[in-house]
Amino acid sequence: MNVIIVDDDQLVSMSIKTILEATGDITVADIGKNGEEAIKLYEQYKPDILLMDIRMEGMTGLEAGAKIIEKHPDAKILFLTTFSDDEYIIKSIHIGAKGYILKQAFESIAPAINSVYNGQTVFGDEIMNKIPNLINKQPTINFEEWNINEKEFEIVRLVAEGLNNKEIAGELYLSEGTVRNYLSTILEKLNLRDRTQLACFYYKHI
Amino acid sequence: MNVIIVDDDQLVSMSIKTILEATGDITVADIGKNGEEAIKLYEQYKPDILLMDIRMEGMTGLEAGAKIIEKHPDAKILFLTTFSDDEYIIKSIHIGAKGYILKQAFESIAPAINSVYNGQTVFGDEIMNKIPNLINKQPTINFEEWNINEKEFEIVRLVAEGLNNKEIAGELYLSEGTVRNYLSTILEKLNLRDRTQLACFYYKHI
DNA sequence: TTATGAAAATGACATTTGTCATATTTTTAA
DNA sequence: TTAAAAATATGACAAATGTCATTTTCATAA
Repeated sequence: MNVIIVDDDQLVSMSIKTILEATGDITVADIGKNGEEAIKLYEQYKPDILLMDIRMEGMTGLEAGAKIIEKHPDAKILFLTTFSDDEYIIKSIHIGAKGYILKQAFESIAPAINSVYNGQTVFGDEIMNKIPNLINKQPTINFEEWNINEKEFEIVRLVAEGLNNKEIAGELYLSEGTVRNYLSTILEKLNLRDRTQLACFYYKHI
Repeated sequence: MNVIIVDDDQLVSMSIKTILEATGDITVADIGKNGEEAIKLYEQYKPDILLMDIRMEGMTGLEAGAKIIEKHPDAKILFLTTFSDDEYIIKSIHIGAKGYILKQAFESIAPAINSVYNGQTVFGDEIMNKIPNLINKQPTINFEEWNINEKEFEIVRLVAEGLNNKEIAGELYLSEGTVRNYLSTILEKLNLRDRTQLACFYYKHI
């Protein structure tokens, strides 16, 4: 399997090259040190995988990656970086990179390359831990976990939509007083003080 | 490396077992065929990796996975499934699974296991292509966009933490009345009715 | 049928909330 | 320094909220 490494720190590229070639089935075809070179080398070698740093002088890895994938939609680009910035993560997913792992995780680079080579996408754990926050949460939640029943949960949902008691009552064909009682019970169960805390709780736990 | 396979189709489990053991460095400690067994076998063997189907009779893989991870937060669970439903993907990410790949991708199972073993998280390409749609817009909070200033935003933030006016006042060294006035202005500016709607707005727009 | 319990409602009450008009204080500019 | 502005505060008020004790309603198991 042919790999190109692009990193503006020569030392890093060389270390990785050594690690990869020690595995036996990975060949490092060449090494680049910025985005422009990444594009040039990709065209030249058409490597199985392009291993690239995100932050580099001149053209960044993200920009170069976007250009390469635009021209070669099946290019397999694996970002190797020091930082786990939300923004980078999202962008790399968007341009269609095959992974995003931290340089610190030395031993996991070779396995990651293998996975990518086999059609998988790979993320380091530190990266993965951030993804839930970036995801649009579905209204398929486990209200049983909170020891509240379905009806109560329905009220929680409406509170988290910003409805007041009267509106909730209208929505659920209950009296306003009943809604208040329900809410009182819910707050008690979840150990919260008021509907605002309930809304916050909802969005934090969904 | 020890692996447990759980799938309600014996044929699938056996095929996978064969594939994995052919690699030489993976041992399949045991095989289960539903969620309950997954839990039992995990307790019994504490495998390096648990490879499990999502859809199964009785307890689903997701439920079992959630239970296992709850008890053993560092459990490495890799879901192996036939379907790439958005809901499954999101849930599996949420419960902290280490991956989600399609059964069809036979050859990539072993590399995926290796990646997971090395601390990575792995997703099949079909899965990955869906993720951009699930991601929220900006992770950057732009309060200028809402025409509120920094101080006002600070109050919004505290409301969204569930503090009441008195607490916010204490936090910002203001009088309670002042906080109320600020809040009144904020609600006016954002065209909202009350603090609960403000909290909802916050979480929806962050 | 009755009785039993859950679901829904009521009324009373203290607090909190949001609004507004109007001070007071502090900062800034001239 | 003074004048204008902003930031902060006050007090009053109506509405909404949360709590609680007590009913009323209603389905259904016995």
